[in-house]
This record gives sequence, C-alpha cells and structure tokens, in this order.
Amino acid sequence: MLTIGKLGEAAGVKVPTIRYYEQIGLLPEAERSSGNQRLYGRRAMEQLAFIRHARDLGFTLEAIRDLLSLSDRPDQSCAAADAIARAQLAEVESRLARLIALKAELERMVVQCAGGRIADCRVIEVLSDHSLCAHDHLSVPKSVDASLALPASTSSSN
Amino acid sequence: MLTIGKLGEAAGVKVPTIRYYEQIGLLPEAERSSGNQRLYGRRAMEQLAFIRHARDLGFTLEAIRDLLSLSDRPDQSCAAADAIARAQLAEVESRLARLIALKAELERMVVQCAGGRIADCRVIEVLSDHSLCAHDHLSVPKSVDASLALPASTSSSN
DNA sequence: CTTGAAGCTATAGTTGCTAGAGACATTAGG
DNA sequence: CCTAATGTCTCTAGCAACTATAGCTTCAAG
Repeated sequence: MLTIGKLGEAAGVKVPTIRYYEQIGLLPEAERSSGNQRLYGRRAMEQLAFIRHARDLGFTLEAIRDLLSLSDRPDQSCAAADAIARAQLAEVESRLARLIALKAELERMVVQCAGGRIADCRVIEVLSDHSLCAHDHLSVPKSVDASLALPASTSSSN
Repeated sequence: MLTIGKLGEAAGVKVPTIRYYEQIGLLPEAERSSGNQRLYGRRAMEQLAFIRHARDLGFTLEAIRDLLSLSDRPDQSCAAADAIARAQLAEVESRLARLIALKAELERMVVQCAGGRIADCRVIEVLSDHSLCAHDHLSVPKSVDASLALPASTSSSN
C-alpha cells in the first residue's frame, strides 16, 4: 500500500492532482489509514498511469472518464473506444494544421523585421493590418474551434 | 461611432469579450453615449483588430499588452517586438513538435484497433501500458510545459 | 407607443489543475 | 521518548481567457 506521495512519484502525477482526480470522481475514493491518510494499491496505480498517459496524449478528462468506464467492461465492443481515439486524432490533426499556418506567418513576421524602429516594424505592421497577412482569416469552423488548445499535458514528474 | 455590437461584428470579436478586454485594461475605457452605452471610433476598431489578429496567432493577452504599448512608441527600436514574436514562434514550434508525436501515436492506436472486444482493444491497451507506446515519456521540460496550449483563437464571428 | 433587439452591470461557470493556510500524522535522528 | 522535519489532511482561492446567466435599461423600427 502506497501513500499518496509515493503513488504520485511512481505515476508521475503531482499529489494535489491525484486528490483532484478523486474529487471529480475520476479516481475512486481511496482507502484510508488509521490516521486518515489515503492508501493506494496496484489497481489505483494502474488507473492513474492510464489517466496520465491519456492526458499526455491530449485526451480531455471527460474523454478519459469514458475510456475508463469502457475499460471496465471488457466484453463490450471496442467501437466506442475507437471512436474516442479517432475524435482525439481528428482534433490533433486540426490543431496541427492550424499551428503550421501560424508558424509560417510568425516566421514571415520575424524574418522581415529588419531591426529598425517600431514605426517600420514588420511585426507590429502585420498585426495591425490584417490584409498584409497570408492566411485570409485563419477561420476555423465553429465546431472545431473549441478544440484548438492542447491540455497542457501535466509537466511530467510529481 | 459604433456601438459595441457593430464593433464586435466588424472585428470578429464577441461582445462580452470586448467588455472583458476593457475590464482587464487591454482596451481603454470606451466613450459612452447619453444612455451609457459604449461608443467606439476608428482607433478602437484598429486596436481591437490588432488584438484579434494577435490572438489568432496565439499570443497571450500579456504579450499583446506589451505589443500594444510598444506600438504606442513608434520611435523606439523594434527589438522588443521582435523578441516577443520570436518567443511566440518558438512556442509554436515546440507545440508543433509535440503534436506531431501525439498524432503518430494516436494513429498507431487507431489503426491497430481491429474493432473487436474491449479486452483486446489496442486503444485501451496502449493507454494502460506505457511500455507499449512509442515515445518514452513524451516529457517536456518544465519551462516549456505551460506553453503547450494554443489559446483557442476566439471562433471568428461576433 | 409598443415591442423586441441590443445594451448595461455583476456574478458565476468553464478546464485542469496549482498554490496557500492551518491542522494532524508519520518517520528519522539523537 | 522526544523533537524536528517532512508528509498529509481539508478547504479555499487563483490562473488564462473567456462564456453564460440574471435582471435591468436603452434604443430603433413599425
């Protein structure tokens, strides 16, 4: 039986994050020691590693919740898990496409900045005048839009 | 003079977002009509477009605040603006590298999912067992870590 | 003149944590 | 056995960058 600190160390998740996962019901309530401290066994360890790994891949906590409940029913079809993973892949691809466009534009801005005065600065200029910029709106369909952020991937280590 | 709704429409920014920008001091306080409604002129329009565009490129509000104050002093060197843009480019590049790795792994997961039972599901399996996965930790140095999210880019339209 | 859209303020919610305060538990050293 | 240093507990508040809600006032059209 591990204390929360050891578990966090082992799984590469910070202690408050583990408590947070329990609080939102992503992890089951832990057993407690006589002194009211959380104790974890092998099962909790595996589940936390699963969560950590899925977060690393950019899955939302909601998606992970779904995946966990799926993995509790090993006899069902894995179509649902597949769908979740495919959706995640689609999101990543869309973020990727957008980031590539951003990179191109930032590079243009930076390269063209001759190091002169602000008044001539290409960076400020491009930001000020949309028509100077390559992509004509960068507009992303509304449905995809909320998905542009990658959930920050929990800086490894406890 | 435009009302807030027209301004938002013109700049592609939602009305509450404009008020939010004013609240946090990113936009100056707007003039008011006799009936206490905000009125905007050409200057505000340009500034909002600048902000919108910079947000599209993934700059944080803090970075934008800096860029705006720079653009108010056109005689200064543009080295600072250049530095901000370069930092942003570096961030985008790091997110990009990571997303590419994620995409590869998700593709592997999805392709290998044969559509059978959960018990054999490659998706669940890979998530459960870190050793099955290609990247050996995906660990990002702490300093870069907070920067993985792209700030969601304000879904165009008002 | 009335109705409906658009505006106002203020507050709370979102996601996925992270940080702090103040109190109790456990463990290592002397 | 005592003490000091950690570790853990709960609870609350904070971060970015908005978004949504409630309950009100103002405005433009018919």
